[in-house]
Amino acid sequence: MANWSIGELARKTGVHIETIRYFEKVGLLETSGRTEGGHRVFGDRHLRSLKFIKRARELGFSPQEVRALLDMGGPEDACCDEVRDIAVHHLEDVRRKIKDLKRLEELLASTVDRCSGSHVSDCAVIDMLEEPVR
Amino acid sequence: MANWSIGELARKTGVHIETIRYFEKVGLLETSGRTEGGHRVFGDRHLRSLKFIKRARELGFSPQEVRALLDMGGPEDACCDEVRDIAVHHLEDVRRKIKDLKRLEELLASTVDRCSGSHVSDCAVIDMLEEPVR
DNA sequence: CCTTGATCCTGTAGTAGCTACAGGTGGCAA
DNA sequence: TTGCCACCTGTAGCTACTACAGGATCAAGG
Repeated sequence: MANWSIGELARKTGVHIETIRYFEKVGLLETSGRTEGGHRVFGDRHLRSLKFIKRARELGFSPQEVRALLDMGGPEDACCDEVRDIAVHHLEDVRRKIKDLKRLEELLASTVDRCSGSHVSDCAVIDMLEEPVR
Repeated sequence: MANWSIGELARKTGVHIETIRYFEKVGLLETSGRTEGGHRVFGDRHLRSLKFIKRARELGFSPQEVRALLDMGGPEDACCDEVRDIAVHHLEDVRRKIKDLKRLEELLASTVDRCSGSHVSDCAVIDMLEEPVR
């Protein structure tokens, strides 16, 4: 009935206990209730938020972006322009990274192709690394 | 005539002074000579190594990979299978990253498309973030 | 009721890969 | 020789966690 210890929450979400406490400390996860003895007690809200945070982090949203998403209501609230903006911004970021990595892939692939792999005095890989940037 | 202070080396390579000292400390860059007063004096080898390290890091080689490349002779020595192996491994890594990012790009792009950007009760972006992972 | 062992608590320190100080010297030109 | 910049070491900061140490709490079995 939605009354979990930190360990149970960790098992449910796959997020380390220490990380849950960390999220709480830095304000990503709202503070939980406590037992008489001081143990944390979590409910549905926390489970939902934590899953949300985890998923967003896995999808590459930065902690700042996650915080922004949560601050504007998180999974509890309706969609708004800002949510979309963050996603769009993140998408642009992802596309930039893909572009960079593709350039790098080409460079690496062609270099490796040119490299014989034997002990010769000029090595394509080393050459590539010695070239000035761009 | 190849006798540079740390500041000159920093300007030549675009690597921060602190970072040069850090590279030296962790063994990426070999230790330099010193003046009477204890100031570092760098030569051509250092300049070359440092440029190599910088370039390799920019191309996404991990510090461990850079160290391995340097350990097997760095820019001074001939090419060998191991150099190629490291490059190939790195290439595979880059390709994996590209693949992951492309999947993410699709997900984000289609989600953003479906998101109206207005205050409605179900938001595609939020929905995406609430979905269980795979 | 009491013990036992798993779980939890706080606080601190560690991780990578740097970056940024603080407080103190060296180098060099006027 | 004075002035000032560059340099030195050592330590602390950064992000986003992770991992302890030393102690308290919880729940189940006897």
